[in-house]
Amino acid sequence: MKKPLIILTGPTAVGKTKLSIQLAKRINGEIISADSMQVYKYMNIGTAKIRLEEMEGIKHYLIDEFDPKEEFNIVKFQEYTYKYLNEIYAKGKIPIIVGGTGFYIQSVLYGIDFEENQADTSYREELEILANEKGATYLHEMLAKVDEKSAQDIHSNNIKRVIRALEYFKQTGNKISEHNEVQRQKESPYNFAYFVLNDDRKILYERIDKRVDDMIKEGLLEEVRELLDRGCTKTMVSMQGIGYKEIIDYLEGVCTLEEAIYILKRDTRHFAKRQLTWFHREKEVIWLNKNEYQNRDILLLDEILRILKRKDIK
RNA sequence: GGAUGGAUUCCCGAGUGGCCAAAGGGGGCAGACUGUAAAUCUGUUAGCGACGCUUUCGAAGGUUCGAAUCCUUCUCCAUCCA
Repeated sequence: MKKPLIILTGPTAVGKTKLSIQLAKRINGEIISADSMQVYKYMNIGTAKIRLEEMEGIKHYLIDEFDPKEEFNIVKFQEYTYKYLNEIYAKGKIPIIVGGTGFYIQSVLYGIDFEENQADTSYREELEILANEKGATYLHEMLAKVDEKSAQDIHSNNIKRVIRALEYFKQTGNKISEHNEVQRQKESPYNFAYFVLNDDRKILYERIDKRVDDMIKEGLLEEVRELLDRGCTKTMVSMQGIGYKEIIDYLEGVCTLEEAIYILKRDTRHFAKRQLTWFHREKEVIWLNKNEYQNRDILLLDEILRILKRKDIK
């Protein structure tokens, strides 16, 4: 018997958080955040993190669980999420994964195997240096020698992915292209409902612009300063989050505040588009367009509950 | 009133007789993604009945086989002189 799992996602600023609380209350659920930045402590304003009082007593996992100086990644996400899912099932509750990091969601939903070979990242660093010295094409050619399929699929400019493919080969002796092919065939072990909340592009972009303005008013600059004071540096994964890297640039005098805000808004819009592209190609997704529900959460919620019932999730 | 510089495709900006529907960047749109994913990377961007045709480089005329590029007048903008 497959276990029930609800996913509520969508592009940034679309209104996931608010809806998720209402849903959790209705079905006696608990929420696991699938957000690569809200996992970090002290990063509140820039990640638009839910506040304690907004949770209305609903238990949340993977929010404020890591220090910004630590590196969080998909493997950790998967590991923690499996643990929390079991806890939630043990209580007889229904888990709701809420957040905009599509890759994270996929990794749990389909149980993607990352073949934990973590230990040393020395080869990766070696390759990074090589890329710097000899250029992207050189690395890409290296890849072509061991895994032609991957070399074809991965653009030579995409150094990060070329490196990962090389690293994978080095660590496992197998081709990542073959591994990916196998992962792609996987069926989800869950009885799931994958909701993607969306809105008209124009409205979404307006919301994003406004939210950035609000972040600035709420003290984003101060938040970033404090993170820097804590010893965070811009090479850390956490500080590469949108809203952090731009403000750091301003604080370091790379650009004016006005420019930083412009870039921040633009990057957030680009990000939202990338999220949408991801969800478009994800299988078995249920799109919920806000404008089809007169922008009313009650109507959206009714629809969600109807679908859950049909899928025998609730 | 005079002098000079400028007006380029959604924006910025290159182009100074043919190879220009016009470099480059930005934005927009679309896409990829399987250990950094709020990351990283790619494509596309005048219109159309589309291996060709039509309209574009402030406006109107002109020179030329041929103009965004040269000439004339006009409009607007900037700086300087009055």
